[in-house]
Parts: sequence; structure tokens; C-alpha cells
Amino acid sequence: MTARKHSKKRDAILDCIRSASNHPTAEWVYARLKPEIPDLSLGTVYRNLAAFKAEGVIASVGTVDGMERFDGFTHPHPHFVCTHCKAVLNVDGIDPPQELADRVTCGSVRDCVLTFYGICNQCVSVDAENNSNLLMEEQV
Amino acid sequence: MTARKHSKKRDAILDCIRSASNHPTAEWVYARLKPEIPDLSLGTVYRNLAAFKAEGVIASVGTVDGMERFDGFTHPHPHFVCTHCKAVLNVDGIDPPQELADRVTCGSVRDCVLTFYGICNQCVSVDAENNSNLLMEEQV
DNA sequence: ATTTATGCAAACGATTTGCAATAGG
DNA sequence: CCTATTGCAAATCGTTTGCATAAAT
Repeated sequence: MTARKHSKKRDAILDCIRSASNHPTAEWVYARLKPEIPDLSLGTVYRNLAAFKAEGVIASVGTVDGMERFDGFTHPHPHFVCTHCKAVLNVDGIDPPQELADRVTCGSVRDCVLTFYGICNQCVSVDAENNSNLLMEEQV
Repeated sequence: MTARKHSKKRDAILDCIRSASNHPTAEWVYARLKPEIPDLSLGTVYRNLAAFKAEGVIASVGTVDGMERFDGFTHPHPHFVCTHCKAVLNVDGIDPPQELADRVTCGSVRDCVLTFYGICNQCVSVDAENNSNLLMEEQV
């Protein structure tokens, strides 16, 4: 029925998502591609991301700070969300406990999502730095 | 500094969230309270929910279908989200794997959130019903 | 030629916010 | 009284959508 046609912009958007490691927003993808594709529109990015997601070609990591975050790597894996800088990081070496799905009785489970929230190492460092700066200022 | 004052509306909002089992949205809380508190404003509901959340008095279950869902029960527990009817249900008998937090190296974990996505039992039933209806119609 | 994909800008919907009025202490 | 809280409506902001045009087949 639906005869899909090829599109350079669509390819660029998918490449961008797949090569990005930061689980970007639509806006980020747009800003990233705009310089090399000047006539790209934000609506096109949204439309294609929605289509990719519906097809299962990309995944949604959820909403952080009001913005949806996407992942070009669709194999289920846990994420770490920094509540300070809003970074979304992959958590390696831990698998989502999909076995637990069998013990869920309220419905038929399709996905099992495991997400850790906290402060990423980088933000902890910056925080420590600021604190020592503050201490030094106080001492003056 | 901040001299907090008592407020009937604030109390009603907290009671509402705590007595609700459906992990409601701000709008739902508003609609629920409006009849008994005719001069309640949606902004007040949003403001108080945000404050409760910041204080840790209530928890956010995340965003489902573009709307934030709240939980008056703050002890960590997994949820089941029905991708069909958007219901958010508690999953009993399973604890979030907080032990795994120690194995996360990219930051310092504060929360561990486990969420299952799928079709709830009720939607499965309705679906089956519709299908048999369709089959019957086709046979006519 | 036909039909999908896109740009653009307007529409949308959830949430936030500024400000004058209200109510708690 | 003083100040936190609220109602109201306008503003915000991410996302969606309608429509005329461009690109793909």
C-alpha cells in the first residue's frame, strides 16, 4: 500500500542518531545536521524520528526535562540519567531483568526498562571544584 | 527564611494524590477536586504538585503520553504501563534491583526505576472481544 | 505522472509564570 | 499587617499538522 520512497534527509537523520552516543533530542539532531543540510526543517526531523520509532528502527529512552531522548541502538539496555546535566548514558555490564516479566500479573509485558537516576561523575567533579572554590572565597 | 503557611487547597491536593491508586495527572487531580472546591485553579494544582515533588512528599512516575504521572506512595516500586489505555499500575512482589546501583560506574546512583511496558489484562480482554466481534461481522 | 517527502508556519497541549487579589498567621 | 498562596490569563516550549511545493519512482 504505502510505497516508501528514498530520501537523503531521512538517511542523514538515521545516520546522525546511530552515530550519536548522547541519546539526543530531535532539536539536537536538527542542529547537528542543519550546517550540512541548510534546507532541513525541524518538522522533518520530528516526522522521521516518529516514523523510525514506530518501525522499531530506533528507540525512545523516555522523556528527560520535557524532551524525548532517542537511541539508535535498540537492543534493551539500562540507562543512567544525570539529574543535574541531563546527560543520558548507557549502563554497560547490566542487563534489564527481563526474567521478572513472567512475575508480572497485571498484563502482558512487552518491554522491561531499567533506568538509574543520579549525578554523573563529571557533574560530581565540577561540584567538588565549585565547593572548593567557594571555600577559598569564603576564606578571603 | 521561607515561612510556609497552611492551605486547605494544598491539603486537599495531597489527600487526593495519596488516596488515588491510578498515578494521576495534574489535570485528573484538578477534575477530581473541582466539584468540592469550585474556586480551585489548575495552576494551583501544578504548583503544589511541583512543590510536593521537590520536597519528596510525592514521586513522579514519569511521563506517559505526554503527561506527567504522580504517585503518593514514595517507597520505590516497579510500575506497569499499558501502552494501549495508558494505565499505570503498581507491580507487587518485585523490588527494583537497587543492588545493581553499586555496579553502575558512570555516576552516583540515587534512584533505580524499573518499569514494564505492555498491554494490561483489561485491554487484552477488550481486544479479544473486539476480534471475535469482527470475526462475526466478517462471517455475515 | 503520480505519490511520497519536505518546508513553512500555524496549531496544539501540557506546563509555567506574572501579577493583582486573597487568606493564613 | 505582612507575606505565602491563589486565580486568572497570557506566555512558554516541545511537538504535531495542514497545505503548497519539491523530490523520488
